[in-house]
Amino acid sequence: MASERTPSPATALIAPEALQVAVAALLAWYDAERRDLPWRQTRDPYRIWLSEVLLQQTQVATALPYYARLVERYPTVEALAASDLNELLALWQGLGYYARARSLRRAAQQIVAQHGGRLPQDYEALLALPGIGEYTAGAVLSIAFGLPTPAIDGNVRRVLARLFDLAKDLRTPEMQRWLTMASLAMLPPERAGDYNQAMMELGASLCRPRDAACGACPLRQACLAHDRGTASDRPVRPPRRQTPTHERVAAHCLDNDRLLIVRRLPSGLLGGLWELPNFALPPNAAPTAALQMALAPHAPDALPGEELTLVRHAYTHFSVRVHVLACTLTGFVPSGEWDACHWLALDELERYGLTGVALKAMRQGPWLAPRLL
DNA sequence: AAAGCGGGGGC
DNA sequence: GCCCCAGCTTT
Repeated sequence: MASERTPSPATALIAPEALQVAVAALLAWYDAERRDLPWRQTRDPYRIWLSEVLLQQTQVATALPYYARLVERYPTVEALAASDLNELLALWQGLGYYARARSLRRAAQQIVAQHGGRLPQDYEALLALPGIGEYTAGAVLSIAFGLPTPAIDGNVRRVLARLFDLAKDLRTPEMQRWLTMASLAMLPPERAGDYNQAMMELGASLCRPRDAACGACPLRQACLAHDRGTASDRPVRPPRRQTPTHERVAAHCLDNDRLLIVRRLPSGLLGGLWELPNFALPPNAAPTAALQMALAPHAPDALPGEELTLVRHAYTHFSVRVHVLACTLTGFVPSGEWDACHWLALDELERYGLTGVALKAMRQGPWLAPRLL
């Protein structure tokens, strides 16, 4: 039975026998070269799930320290389900895509409530959980449970685009289905988890976006792009737009060595994270006047002073330049894009998840900068 | 089907 | 500066 393969458009491009030989070479390569990663030293589906969420849009080296801290603090699904969101966001600080943390926590709560604290061993049930899409469901099922389910991430898309010399935009649903069919045709049922991880590891180490190391690739003999010399043109990318830069102004308010921070609404950009009160700076407006006017609804007595520092920060689709002004005020009423405020003491710093801009403003400003030396 | 969502790292 | 990364959700 293992020799039977699901009929696939992929086998029209590469013969099934050649594909099987290539997969065998891939697995042999993986057995010899696989990295020793912490989530490869466990069979705990919870930890494998946690690692997969951390690795969404995140490189392995970046995820490693976060994985260690999260496993330490939340060793079980139950512990994560009972976690405090502010504390979780603080542990997540700097990783980005903070909706992952909120979804992870909600999913843990659903797993406790609906699945007895165990991850469901079922594709549809996994997909129904917050933060789990096709990739993560396939990764958990194959790696943790050994089920023959594809797991197609950016690495796998690139490897397949080259192996089959695909010239179309892979992000369309049509091509996503094509890649799923191709993966099913290649996937060895007895080593599903290893196959998926091998494809990802190949994309991360040899079949890189640039400078692919085709000479060492276990798939070289079957690879159509290598044969045709098109590997560096695969996968094709749609053109990108240029990103705008926004000017903003922020209030650096101290009271008895405590710094005023405000919390963003729970959803949307940087949801649930803490930051300095900050506002758009209209073109040609004076930062001092603009800040005082914008602060008025929250703090009528606010009095902005000198500019302490300028923070530059780049997001994916835009950049900001934030003028950070010293400011005095007696109180702050959160509303609009904020739902809470707090006077932060130095020894509380690690308990609050802060935005990258807030962190830079603190490090560059007079409150924190002198104590970092 | 397309857009929103972060920050780090390589070059 | 641009590109990419073990993607998911919302509209």
